[in-house]
Amino acid sequence: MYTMKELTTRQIEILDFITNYEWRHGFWPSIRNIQMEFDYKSTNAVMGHLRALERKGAIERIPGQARTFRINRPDKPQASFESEIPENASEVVEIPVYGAIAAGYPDRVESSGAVGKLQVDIQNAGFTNASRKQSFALEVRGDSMVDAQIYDGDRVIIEPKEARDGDIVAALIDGEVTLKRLIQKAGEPPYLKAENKNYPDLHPLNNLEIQGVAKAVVRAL
Amino acid sequence: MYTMKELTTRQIEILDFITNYEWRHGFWPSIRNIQMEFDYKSTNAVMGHLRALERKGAIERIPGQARTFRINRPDKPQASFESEIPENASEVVEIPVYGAIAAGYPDRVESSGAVGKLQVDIQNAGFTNASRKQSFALEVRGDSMVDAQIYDGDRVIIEPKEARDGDIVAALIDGEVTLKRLIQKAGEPPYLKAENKNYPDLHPLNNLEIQGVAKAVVRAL
DNA sequence: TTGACAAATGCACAACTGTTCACCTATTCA
DNA sequence: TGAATAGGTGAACAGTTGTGCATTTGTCAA
Repeated sequence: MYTMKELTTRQIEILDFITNYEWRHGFWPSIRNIQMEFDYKSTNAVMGHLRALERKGAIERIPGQARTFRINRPDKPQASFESEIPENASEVVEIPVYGAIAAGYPDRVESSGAVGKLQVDIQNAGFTNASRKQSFALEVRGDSMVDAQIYDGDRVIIEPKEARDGDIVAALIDGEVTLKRLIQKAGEPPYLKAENKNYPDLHPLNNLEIQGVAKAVVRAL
Repeated sequence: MYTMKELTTRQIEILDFITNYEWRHGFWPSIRNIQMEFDYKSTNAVMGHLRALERKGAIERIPGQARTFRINRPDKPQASFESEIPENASEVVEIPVYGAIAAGYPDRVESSGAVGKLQVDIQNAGFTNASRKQSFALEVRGDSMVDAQIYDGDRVIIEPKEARDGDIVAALIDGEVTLKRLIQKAGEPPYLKAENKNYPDLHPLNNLEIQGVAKAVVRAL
């Protein structure tokens, strides 16, 4: 997996946590943040792993300075601290892929952890610069959105934002997650519509919580 | 621009510096980093501005903790420290997006330079580790691949590699580029097949050069 | 004039945070 | 058996970093 030097399972766990922490919080963890995650009794357990990761080239840090990580991905041209990022670099979004979402009948999101990661640049997926870090992807299950060209196994990128009439949304309807088109006419209660005539409209019994608007679809061939 | 409360010029400068610093370094500046940039004699000059920015809702921070910023962009609903985001991550590829490819009748690739960038991780697009770096994306024009769920305006990610029978390929047929399914039976000359019955098969007159195999489709909604 | 506020100085302090030293337990490998 | 390495404990230390208090200057509006 890692073409640099081999990392141990523990080291990969640490590396994943750091990456993940940055994604969730927007800044890097302190050594004690990592310590707490792994229930270490000593900060030195973390230090050892960080030193190993640095020695193997997986990460870089600025000695003595707080929360200053840099992750070196295996096959990416390395961004070391000497060569800073050039001007022309276009901004890219990184999106975690969570489990499946039902495009058939409502279902629970199947996996709690992210399955993978997806990166799409802003121009190409029409992102609002703002919400990039909160965006996420879900794997589609079922065929209720086929008329909108969204198929079983596709991954939809969800941007958490206010939904408008006609948007395709990831919604929590009566406690279950589903991907449908939102119909929200003035003066009427909103409901969810499948893009497949074999599926009925979903009218929420109790509450309808929109988790986000689908901005893009990615499908592996 | 800023729909929150009005920021003073100085506050905007500070905010810009913070954003820019994060973009260049990958982590947030410390108060003293900011102090140096603006040649302040006291860290408290920075503190004042940060407090103002926080009061006006432009930024968020975690009290007492180092380099923990969060920028609140105007159009973004909110990303407060309470609502965190779930788990995990993996490996990623970066792909340039070139111009359009005809999925209708053959056409030339319309643009020479890269239009944008696209990043997809390996698990999600099934890449071969080796050829990742040469991969590229093309914008689809036409409707000849609709039966393979590839539509006008979609972007296909092409991996340059040996194509096999049944692969969807970007091909140079008699000097023009097109996206089609490759049919390559033993003992017969290969040809290209559209995934739309209104389009005829394409039998190369002179030569058929496969540029790569389509591995994924990305479509903005 | 007075009050409110942006902007900045100067300094001290405490908390956060990275780092080091000494020491321990396994496991692997020659 | 001994050396090397991954993994971990425990305590202490020092540099980084955020923060509070006191004070000054200038602008703008009531």
